[in-house]
Amino acid sequence: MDEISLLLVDDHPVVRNGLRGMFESTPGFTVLAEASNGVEAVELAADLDPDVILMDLRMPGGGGLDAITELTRRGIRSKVLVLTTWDTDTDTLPAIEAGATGYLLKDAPQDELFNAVRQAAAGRTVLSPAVASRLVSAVRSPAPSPLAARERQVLELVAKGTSNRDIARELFISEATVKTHLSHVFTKLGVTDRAAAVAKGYEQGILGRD
Amino acid sequence: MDEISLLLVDDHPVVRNGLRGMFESTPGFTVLAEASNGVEAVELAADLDPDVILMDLRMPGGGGLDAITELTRRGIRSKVLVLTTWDTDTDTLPAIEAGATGYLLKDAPQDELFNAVRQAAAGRTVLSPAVASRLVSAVRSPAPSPLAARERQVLELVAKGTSNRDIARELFISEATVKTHLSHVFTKLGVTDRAAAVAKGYEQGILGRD
DNA sequence: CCCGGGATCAGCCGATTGGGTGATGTTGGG
DNA sequence: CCCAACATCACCCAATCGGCTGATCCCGGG
Repeated sequence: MDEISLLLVDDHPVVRNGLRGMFESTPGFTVLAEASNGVEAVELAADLDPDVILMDLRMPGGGGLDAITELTRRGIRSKVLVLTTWDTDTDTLPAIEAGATGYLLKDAPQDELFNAVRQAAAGRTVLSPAVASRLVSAVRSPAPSPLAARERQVLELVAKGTSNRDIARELFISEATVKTHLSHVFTKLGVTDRAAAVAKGYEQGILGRD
Repeated sequence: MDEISLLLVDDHPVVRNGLRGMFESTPGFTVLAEASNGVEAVELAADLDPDVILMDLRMPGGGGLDAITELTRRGIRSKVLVLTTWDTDTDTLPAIEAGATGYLLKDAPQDELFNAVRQAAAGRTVLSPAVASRLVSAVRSPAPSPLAARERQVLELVAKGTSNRDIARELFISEATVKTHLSHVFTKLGVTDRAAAVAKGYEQGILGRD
């Protein structure tokens, strides 16, 4: 098999360095370039046409998700392997939907990483066991129905300690409507009170991203 | 100056590799060993007596904080430099109180890292600018007093949607006591209802770490 | 030895919440 | 063209919540 060319994308110099070191000292891989954010990554990918792009999702200035979406939109042939530090559940599915070929956690052993890159280069999907099991459980459950726009707004205000009455004022709707929205939120999140709803909101990443 | 001996502690092979590469290819540093968790770190530190320990805080099996506490307790002379991925505010102060000499974010440039290690070896405190500013603001404000043990328990149950009555049952205390605890939680977190308290709990890292 | 903070409990009371039932208008997709 | 989902609103009612005042017990530090 030919050498596999790589593009490393991560905002941490340390991590880029580590990856570069690992791949350069292993035959069969070439690191073409590094990028520290999504925008840069897209440009470099378009220029250099790497076989595989190793990408962190969480990056300041041009998130990884947007980058993947953009790469897919442009029809770039590079396979994207998401290599993230912690698995947040929230990110996995969107990333894969956006076009990522694989999803690995950074604490994977080196062999697994090398293997994953080879698999990715060959176009096969690679998932960390942890991620894989999450996926199946995500599919298994009917639909973690995300909240409707209005419902999310209400939940956000609830998280700030706003009373139904004040939420109504703030959103220019009646208190009755607020209660209706909240009821729906409760149902969708599988809880029965606002405190638990807020907790679920954070767990599921609906809340918390300032 | 003599060579500075290092112990690297991080659960991610990639990160350890990256750090090792960086320090080994720079004169003046020697990497004595690597550890992937806190317990291992303490043992190796006791054995090898490194000048500086570069340590990640969040690790499965033997958290970094405990490791630092243990090192301090044992009177080990190694300086601990906390090198963490994301700054969560919650961890900084405890880490420094526990005996860490410095606190750096992983996205710091290499120069800064090298410099920080040298400073740490010399016994000086080094803080990422971001961390430093947090510290001053933390000191500036009287005391965001963390919750008492019991109060945290109550808050956790609240986040699960448990009613005061049921919390009382679960903790074998009276409903009145639950209400008292909650009142204190509200005061300490600066909120007025349980939903907002849960939100603050997540924001401040009191909740959310399964 | 006294003080403060944590943990425990009581009773009162008004405000807020959450559930149930029902209804209307809009919109987007099949 | 109709249905599902969203967004809007009303009314009722019991349960829960949050604030207030006041009290006891224990522990560790000054």
